[in-house]
Amino acid sequence: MVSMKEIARNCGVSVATVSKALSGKKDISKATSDKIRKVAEEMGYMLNASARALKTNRTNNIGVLFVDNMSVGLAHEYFSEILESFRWAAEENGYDITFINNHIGGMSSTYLNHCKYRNFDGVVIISADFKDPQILELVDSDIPLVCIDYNYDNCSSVVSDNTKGLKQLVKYAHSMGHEKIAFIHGEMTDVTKNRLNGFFNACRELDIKVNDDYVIEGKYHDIDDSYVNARKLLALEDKPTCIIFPDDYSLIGTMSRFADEKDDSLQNISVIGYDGIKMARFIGLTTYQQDAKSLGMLACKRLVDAIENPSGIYEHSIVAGHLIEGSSVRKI
Amino acid sequence: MVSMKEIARNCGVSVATVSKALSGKKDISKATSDKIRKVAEEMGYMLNASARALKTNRTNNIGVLFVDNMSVGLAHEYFSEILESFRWAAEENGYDITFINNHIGGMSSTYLNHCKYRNFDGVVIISADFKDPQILELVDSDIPLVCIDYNYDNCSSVVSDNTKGLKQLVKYAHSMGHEKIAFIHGEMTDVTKNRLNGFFNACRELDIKVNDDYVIEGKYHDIDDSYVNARKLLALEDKPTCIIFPDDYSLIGTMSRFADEKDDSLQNISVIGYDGIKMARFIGLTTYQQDAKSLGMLACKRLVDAIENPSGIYEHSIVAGHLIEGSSVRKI
DNA sequence: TGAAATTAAGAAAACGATTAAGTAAATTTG
DNA sequence: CAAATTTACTTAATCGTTTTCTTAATTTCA
Repeated sequence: MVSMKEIARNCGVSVATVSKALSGKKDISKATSDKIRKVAEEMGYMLNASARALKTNRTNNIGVLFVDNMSVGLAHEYFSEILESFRWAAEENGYDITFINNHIGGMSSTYLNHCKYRNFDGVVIISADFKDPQILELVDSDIPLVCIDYNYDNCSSVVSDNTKGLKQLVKYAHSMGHEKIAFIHGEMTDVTKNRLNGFFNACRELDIKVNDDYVIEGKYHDIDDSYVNARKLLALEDKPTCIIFPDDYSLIGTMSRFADEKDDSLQNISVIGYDGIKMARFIGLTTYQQDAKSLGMLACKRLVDAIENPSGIYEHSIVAGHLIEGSSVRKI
Repeated sequence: MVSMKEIARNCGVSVATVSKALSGKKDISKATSDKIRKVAEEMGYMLNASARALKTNRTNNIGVLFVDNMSVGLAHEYFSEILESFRWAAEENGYDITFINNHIGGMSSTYLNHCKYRNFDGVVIISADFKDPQILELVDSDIPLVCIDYNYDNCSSVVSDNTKGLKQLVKYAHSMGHEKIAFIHGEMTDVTKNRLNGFFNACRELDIKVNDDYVIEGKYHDIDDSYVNARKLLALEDKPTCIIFPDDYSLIGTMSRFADEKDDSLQNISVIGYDGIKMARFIGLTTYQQDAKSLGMLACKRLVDAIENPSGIYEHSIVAGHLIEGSSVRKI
């Protein structure tokens, strides 16, 4: 690899001069600078990130903690869209992104150690188990950090407006004449709590009395689970006329399972998903589309800000989505 | 950040001794080594990757070039699954992965320069435009490299068995009584050429005479395009009885478009997808599932091998998938 | 017992960059 | 025209490791 030393030799100047010329410092004459740049180009020179990082203590690298509790990983449309837009924004801002894991050199370690090892300028946490002690340790460290869809007190966060989402869905269902609205919600996370808030708020506002049996704790992105819960709801004496599922994926999976069984009982009532994945549009599902793109971009903005202008101020941003009206909710 | 220097001071030994102790060299007494490890642990010490990389010229970091011509990026199920399994395998082998782009510090650059800058130990190319000059430049460099779904002479590759895929699909359609089989294939890439080979081979073997109008060049992952081409086929005087689409995604999109138009002409013939995405299973599509997981893992294996035991030998591996029999092909 | 071999540690250079401080020459200023 | 300032460099230290040589102490064995 050609280094500044060789360029310096080649140009008859010192390494310091080369460094300054290439990084555009002003105390170098135009002529020398041009010469150095030309020679560097000719020799195929490229800055060495490790050396620079060692000296400046800045890596221009952001660590991405992307853990999938449901082992779907990048195949999860919502999260992969967030990641994609984050990656794009990071690139624009001059940062690369590297996945964080808890292995170092093939040996088991911790997320925090991995971050120290790579010396990330900042970290973004997407789709993780926010109760994981290793994650708490990371959040408690002094690395600039942004969380997506989870609020901690000591870092910025960007979350999707789940309260509004459920509120709008319930209001929409109500506008279509539904009063018996069931909600299969996911595991009791922050996200879920907000959705429940939205659900109950909307019901209160609309004077819908909520049947206890209609609110069931299920799981996100788990077809088996959603299927079982849908069955439970359909077995009730006083069946709901509309069911809100944890997400589009589990809803579509459940629908297909019913179809396999040639059972049209689910088809005969109204269903609503969540996320707004592409397939939901294809099959005309009514759902709430989260603005994954904005979430990723805003998260990056916050993180870069925290890195470059540390202020100790944490911002918690809420990003609204929008309802997609399909044909899965009928007028009654 | 606590460094070896501080540990050395704390233990009353030299930095060299600390380095040797922590990296498990044998010329350190058990007692000293234990002491050093204990103190390092207590002080929250973690190795600095940049410093080590600078000295050893190894980063334990793999660059991933993941470009999406169709701007779906990580949301493309097939590629994101490959990436996910690659990432997992890399982690197991002690490598991190960082996305390659052609920006450095926010300024436009080239893929190769980015790799030099980050000094990746190796590079994997997934889902890229393999004719892109910047990619050719990268492939021609002396960085250990593996390509997925594309063969170059000067690097190893791991490709999905597209020939077999199409062969099996045609044979299956034939076994269901179809003779008029159309094939909307994607852009003329290596992948497509292999699929065409498989298609024509199977037709020859089965004595199916291929109607020229039945083989149409379309685009991957492009619903508009597939829709238009499906329309073309259905408008033929001598319509095909079965259409093989470029991929599941574009097929499902096309189906939904027909459904929107309340047009059942596509439903009345047989259709086949490609990829084996989850949604295809849900809706009972007949398709060919590529073994994305194996592709990713094998690619990682090849790359790690090329990095750690450079032999100058390039391997081209072909990974078979399997047919998923849904209900979208009828017996006639 | 004493020379050779082994063990355990340290000293120092190096990797490739950045940057504060210094210096000599050129230029400006009053 | 001498003093002050500016320009254009260079020197040298440093970031945190790794690694090659040394050296001193200890062990081995003839």
